[in-house]
Amino acid sequence: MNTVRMSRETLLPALAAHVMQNGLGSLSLRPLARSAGTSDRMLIYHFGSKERLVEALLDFLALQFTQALDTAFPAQRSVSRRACAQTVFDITGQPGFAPFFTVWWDIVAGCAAGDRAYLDAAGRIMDRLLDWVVDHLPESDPDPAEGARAVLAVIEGAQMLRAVGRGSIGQAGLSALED
Amino acid sequence: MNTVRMSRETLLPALAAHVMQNGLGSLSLRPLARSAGTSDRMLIYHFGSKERLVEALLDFLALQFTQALDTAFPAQRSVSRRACAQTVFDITGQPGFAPFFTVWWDIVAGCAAGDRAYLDAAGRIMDRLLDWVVDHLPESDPDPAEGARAVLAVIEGAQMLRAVGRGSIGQAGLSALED
DNA sequence: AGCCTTGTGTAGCAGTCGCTACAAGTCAGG
DNA sequence: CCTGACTTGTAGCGACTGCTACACAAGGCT
Repeated sequence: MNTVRMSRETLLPALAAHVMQNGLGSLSLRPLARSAGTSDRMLIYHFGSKERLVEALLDFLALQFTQALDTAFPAQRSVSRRACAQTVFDITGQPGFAPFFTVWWDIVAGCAAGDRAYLDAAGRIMDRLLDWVVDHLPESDPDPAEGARAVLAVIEGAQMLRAVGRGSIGQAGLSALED
Repeated sequence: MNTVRMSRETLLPALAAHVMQNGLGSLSLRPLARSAGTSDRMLIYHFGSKERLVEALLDFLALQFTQALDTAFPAQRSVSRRACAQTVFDITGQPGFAPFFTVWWDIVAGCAAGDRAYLDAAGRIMDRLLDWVVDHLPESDPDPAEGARAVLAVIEGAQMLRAVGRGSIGQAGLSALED
């Protein structure tokens, strides 16, 4: 039985996987550690405190999300703002994305509760997403920066509505965008 | 010292006030009871369990929100879909609404985590909000039902973006709607 | 009067929380 | 081989969690 040396870096993927399955809101060290093959004792050792562990986790998740975005989404530009939003809405509606949204809405809740680390991470994710939308708007778009903000707002609203079981409203809401 | 007889009904306003200040995610009985002038013992006595207490609380909050909506918002119809969304966005951005959103994003997070009671409450709130938007669209609107879904999606997206510190994106996103 | 339902205080249970003290193991460099 | 830094296991602390057992008081009922 040879024990594998662990560090923040080797630990983070397993920790992130656990959080994607169980959410951030009810995160506690002992189950988290168990699912990563270590102990709460070692998590504190490596990260210093739960707070700093969550910080590192948010960084990691933000990176992982942007990567998932680039790999899961078609590279070419959409034919319209509405088509762009529809593509994002459809793909993020696939079951594989559910774990990410579990975490995402926990992050938003943390933001609303005033947590600074959550605010930073969420803001970074939204900025990155905004950039992604800009790059996927049709080249003919008259104002890509403005268009991307419109698309992003509609997408996020639709996703929230889907999260609360009103996906049909969200889907219909995409029609707010020019086709 | 005459003790006031308490019931679910007399308790709920105080409980709701506490939750609006402290959120639902980290709710625990003892502080909740203290701020309502009673004991955890009595909360369990009146509601049976924490789970059923939260259910009652969600009902109460949903009702309270729809009432706040009707009183805080101008009664007349807007001049356009965009104007309607802008009105809701502006008014819900006032500080007095912050406590409600603290709770709201906790509810959404609970929905994403699969909680049935949260899903029911959130769905009811969204349906009610949708009705409200229908009633506040201009009479000239060609398709109020469709228009309301579009308006609602944009509003919610904008509110989420505001929650994560990107209100400017949300504000710009309102332009997705026809003026 | 006796009883029974309803409400309430006190105390505590078993479990979890983040975190820490202490001891011991591994391993590289001298 | 010795030493000192890094890593890890065991055990536990004090605080908190939802919830409950028990006693008791007040008030309406027969």
